[in-house]
Amino acid sequence: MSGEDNLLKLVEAEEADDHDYLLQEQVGFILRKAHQRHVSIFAARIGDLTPPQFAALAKLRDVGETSQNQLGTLIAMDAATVKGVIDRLKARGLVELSRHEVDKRRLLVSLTAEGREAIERLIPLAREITQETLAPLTNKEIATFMKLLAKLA
Amino acid sequence: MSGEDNLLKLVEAEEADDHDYLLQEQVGFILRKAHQRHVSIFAARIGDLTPPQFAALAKLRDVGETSQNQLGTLIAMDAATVKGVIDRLKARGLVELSRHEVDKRRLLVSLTAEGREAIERLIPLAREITQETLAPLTNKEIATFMKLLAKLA
DNA sequence: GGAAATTCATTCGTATGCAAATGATATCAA
DNA sequence: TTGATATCATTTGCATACGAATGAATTTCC
Repeated sequence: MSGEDNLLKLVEAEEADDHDYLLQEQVGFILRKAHQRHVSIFAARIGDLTPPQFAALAKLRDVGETSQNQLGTLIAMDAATVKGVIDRLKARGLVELSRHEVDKRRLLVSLTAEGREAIERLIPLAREITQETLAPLTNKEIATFMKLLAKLA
Repeated sequence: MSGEDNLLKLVEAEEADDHDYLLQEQVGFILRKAHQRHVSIFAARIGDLTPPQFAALAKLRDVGETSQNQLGTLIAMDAATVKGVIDRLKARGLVELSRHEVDKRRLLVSLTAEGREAIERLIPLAREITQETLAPLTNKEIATFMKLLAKLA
């Protein structure tokens, strides 16, 4: 086979590759759609709170009072994003803020009584949201999927 | 077993359940993180285009000229979102818009020469993005994961 | 044919999500 | 101790993402 043949094959192969690129088969595109579906299920069951807002309340319930930044780390939100989420929860009376006595940079966030009531009331709904999101899979598939998804995240 | 025992068990079970709710094990939370990681990988490799913008170009390459709404359906974006994406691609000269001759409601979107060049140039990078996103998994795990993820999306 | 329903696109409002710049405070190190 | 660094929070700017309302054009159906 001549060098020209090799070049030709290489070019053809690359063209075939590019022609084969299908958006709807790419993991990023499907991840985005799966996430969209979950958010939609969440909104249908918990209309008055977004998933990030719920995450903030649920994590505060776990860990108690923390700094805004630390909370952001725990729920995978950068500082700018977590600020907006906490601002809105505060405006609704679900969390309260105070300054750290020693380290005056830190803004401590904690649940109000109303916030605690809300998260306790919502957790059973959140369980149903998880179930509905996973409903297209069998129990065995769920176990496999969660294991692999955790590896990716 | 008495009715009171049943009630007691039920109550205890529910309390245990609520205590057991762990945000970091919920599929929605992990989906969000996996999606974040993918977007981050994408941004590192393709800095001057977002995943939704790339999706619009890639789909236009597949289907040729389409209406803005139809394109939105194909790439899973509602009308309001797709408008913003197309506006920005148009501002950069990657797509061009025209009115449908018969149905004057429709706004036809198509790639410019520059847009076609861009998407052809980026597809190899997109392949690498997919690979890097899936890198934590073995080939066999990838096959399993993609099958299950598709079921969820 | 014409009223009702549908479709396509736009706009507005709200909520993430992140990069980059800034200011205040704390910590580290020479 | 003080100068360099690092951390915490805020702000700005840009880009999805979606519900709801609106207007224009088309289709349906009586």
